Amino acid sequence: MKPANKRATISDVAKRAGVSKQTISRVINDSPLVSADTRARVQSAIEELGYRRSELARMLTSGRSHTIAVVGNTVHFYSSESYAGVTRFADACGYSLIVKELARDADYASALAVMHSLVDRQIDGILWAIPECCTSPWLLPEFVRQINVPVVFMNAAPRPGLTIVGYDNYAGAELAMHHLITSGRRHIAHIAGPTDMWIARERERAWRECLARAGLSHDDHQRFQGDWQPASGQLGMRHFLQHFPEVDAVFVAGDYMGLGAQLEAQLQGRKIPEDIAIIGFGNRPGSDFYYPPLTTIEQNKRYQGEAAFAALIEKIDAFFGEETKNMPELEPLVHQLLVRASAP
Amino acid sequence: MKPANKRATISDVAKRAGVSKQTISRVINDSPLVSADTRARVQSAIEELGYRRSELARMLTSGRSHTIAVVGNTVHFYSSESYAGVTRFADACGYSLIVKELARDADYASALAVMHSLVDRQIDGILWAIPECCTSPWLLPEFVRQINVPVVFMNAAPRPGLTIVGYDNYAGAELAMHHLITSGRRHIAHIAGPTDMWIARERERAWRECLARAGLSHDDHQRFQGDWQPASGQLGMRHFLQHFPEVDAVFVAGDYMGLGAQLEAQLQGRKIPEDIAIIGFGNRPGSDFYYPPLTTIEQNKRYQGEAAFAALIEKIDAFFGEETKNMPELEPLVHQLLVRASAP
DNA sequence: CTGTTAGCGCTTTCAA
DNA sequence: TTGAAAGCGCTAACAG
Repeated sequence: MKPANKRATISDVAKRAGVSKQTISRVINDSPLVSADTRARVQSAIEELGYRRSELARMLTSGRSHTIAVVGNTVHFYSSESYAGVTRFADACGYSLIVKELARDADYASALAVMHSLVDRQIDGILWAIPECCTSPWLLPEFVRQINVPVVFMNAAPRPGLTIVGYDNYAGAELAMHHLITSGRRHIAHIAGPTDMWIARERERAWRECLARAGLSHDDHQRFQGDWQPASGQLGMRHFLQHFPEVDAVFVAGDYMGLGAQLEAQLQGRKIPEDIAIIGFGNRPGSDFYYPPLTTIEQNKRYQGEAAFAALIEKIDAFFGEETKNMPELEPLVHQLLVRASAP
Repeated sequence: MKPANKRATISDVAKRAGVSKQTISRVINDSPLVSADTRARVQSAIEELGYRRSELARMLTSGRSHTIAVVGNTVHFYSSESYAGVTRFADACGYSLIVKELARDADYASALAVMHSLVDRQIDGILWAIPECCTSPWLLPEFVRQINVPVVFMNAAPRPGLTIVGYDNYAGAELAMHHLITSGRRHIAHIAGPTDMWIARERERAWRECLARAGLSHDDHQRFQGDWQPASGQLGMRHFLQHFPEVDAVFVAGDYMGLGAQLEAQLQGRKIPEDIAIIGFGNRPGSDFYYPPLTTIEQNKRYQGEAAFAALIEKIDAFFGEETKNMPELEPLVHQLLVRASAP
């Protein structure tokens, strides 16, 4: 059962204006091949009928939907800022977003189902925004081969043939480690993110390698396995205070875990940064108001979203042989250490 | 220019299986009016060709898109959890989501443009998820009259004729105030959210009325105008310590501002909760790891998203005369005070 | 400049 | 049980 008050169609307008459908089409597409007179008649017919073009029909005939799909995983809010960057750019150049959630540890079949459901709707491209996890079946060559629309992945290890946009986690973590080491810390622990995640492994690798290069210890008891949640940060700090009492600094793979680590340190009467310096990662909103304000690495998530979108549009334009207008300028990636009270 | 390798269509399958298009349609729609024999032949033709039904064409003919639009405003991440509730339910009953961002203070024309762009794509309904703001043109009767698809609004003052899903902010704030008053606090300040927002006004109203009922003061210098950001919470606390020195408790309209308020109190050497008790609102993720952990009101945003989605589907089902299956059970709304260290 | 004729890929009649 | 024809609302290709 369809709703009663149907929308006016191009035919209704044509009838009313006494011209052919095609002329209507020309008018609503700003074709120059219409006389001013006719155009005016059509325009008023359009207004009288409250006519609006069906984008759906247009997509069907044109083969373009000006819609991209964002496949994400918001459980831990990883992508909210990055997502804001995507929407900003998408709005600017007239693209709509259809979003799909997929578990980070989704299996091949689920990923395939999501991909297909998207392509079935004629989306122009896919922004696969789930950071690489060890399983990440969507990064497998046999999977990618089945995606016959432009696609850009976010935050994964480089792979030949794939377009991947992401942050250089190793370089960011180096900034953090360099700061701790040059400010004289000698017993630097690490609370790591889940090791199945590429971004977490990169940060940990930088921790380990920086310590090695500086001739400092990086034993197992200096490392704690976290899961991005503050509770795990708290456990990590508790672990270090007990098993690595000489600890004088902690590099935490994520600000949110840093929140928990700081809480535990305070509860145990340690002074930050006098007794223990703490550096987080990501400049999570609010980290500048933690107690004490958390020194961290600005990760520029918004830029990531914008850059990924821009890269996708470039592929789409190439794919369809058109050119998207109004793409905003990409602001430069700011890659920096934000020094705050927790590690001056 | 269209891409080269076109997808197989229903006609291709028909040709290959040696039957009519209609029969293919019957098979892919699980019609019982197909012989087992034919069905098998069609099935294998489908597989051989890797055929997938075009959802776009289906939407056009059926008049349904099984897609709803979510109009939101993620700038301050208000809705991320609530949004997770929407996606969960949408996935479960086979709905896709197309999201649009709109400034909280968008004018009538912009709101109309967004609404139209959505309806032009044949979305089945709209979830207008921007909390009411004084301008909120989309809540105006003349606006609503133009939306000829099912629509549900979130977090707005009740209005006859509109379906609105939201949290009872007044009741929640009462819980907070009751806790402070019964635990003996007598000089209770308030850091308010933006007064153009309905949810902020409700919380403030509860603060004022609870104080009045308890015979306590609620003068202007006991109130500070915040903007949800922690910086404003910090300013608020600074203001009270200077202009309302007898303050022994602060009810903060949002946890995020509470973070800033706590920081300032610590910096000025005040003990929380001994000197000043603090209660936030919303149980923002991480508030249980603030220093000290923040007593707050659980607002159940996830439930809000789920309930709003369920309400919308109900309207859509009525509108189209169908019935959606697989809707998950709505878990009950948990409406509670979470007592933590900042206000035991 | 304008109209006619075909589709886009599917569903919905109505016959057979 | 199957098929033919018409149409969803629009655009593209070709005539005039």
